[in-house]
Amino acid sequence: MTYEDAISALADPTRRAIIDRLRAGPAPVGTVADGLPVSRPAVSQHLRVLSDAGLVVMTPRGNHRLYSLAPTGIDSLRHYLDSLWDDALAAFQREAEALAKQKEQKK
Amino acid sequence: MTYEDAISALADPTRRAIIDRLRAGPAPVGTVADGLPVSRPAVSQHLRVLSDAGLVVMTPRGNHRLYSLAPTGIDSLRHYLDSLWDDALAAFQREAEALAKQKEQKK
DNA sequence: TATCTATGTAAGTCATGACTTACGAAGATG
DNA sequence: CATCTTCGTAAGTCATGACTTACATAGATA
Repeated sequence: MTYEDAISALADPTRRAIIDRLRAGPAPVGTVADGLPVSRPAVSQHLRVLSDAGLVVMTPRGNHRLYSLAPTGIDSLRHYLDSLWDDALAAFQREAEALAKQKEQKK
Repeated sequence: MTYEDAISALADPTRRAIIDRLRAGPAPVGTVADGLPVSRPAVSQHLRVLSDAGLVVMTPRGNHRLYSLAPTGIDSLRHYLDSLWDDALAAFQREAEALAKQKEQKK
């Protein structure tokens, strides 16, 4: 359930396709698999990974199981990226200033 | 240079370690490799991937090459996650409302 | 120019993980 | 109770990619 789990979970294209399907709303495994070029067990395994990463939650509905997006895992990733973003921006600004000072000296 | 490139680039632990090193400031390949348990060519290859993903930029400095964080690739990932976050939150709220209505009927 | 430093690339090895089919379990339905 | 639906898990296959060593190149330096 760390942000690292979320990243490696989202790194797979098939899993991103599953996430995309769930953006429209909750769906059972079979329905998700119907819209994808992989087998149903494959989707099942992917949903397991997504669930472990906190990106998806499952709620039993009688015979089947509804999967829906979960904010938790996504949030941890957002925090990591925001922090990284700050540092990258700072590095970029420092470099820009250094470049400006370099030009200044050439005057 | 898409957000998908950025995700799969950040999915690797070694590459995240390289990124972490660069958060402290720009560094040449050798310096980065010294702080890691992998060989210098491995770091070189990773930096190539990070560069292709727009997460890192290289600036030649005489004999060596300085690598530093780049905001571009990070930003694309942030946009994707923000959008995903919105949908996840909406799904979560719908589910909460449905649950509340369910409880209401049980009264 | 000869050499040392700093780096990228080539080629090959090996582990991880994404996929398949086969099977078993749990709830709905006749 | 028997069967159908919906799903998860086990076992095995195969491709991707992370790593290594060996080699080639470009700039600094004596």
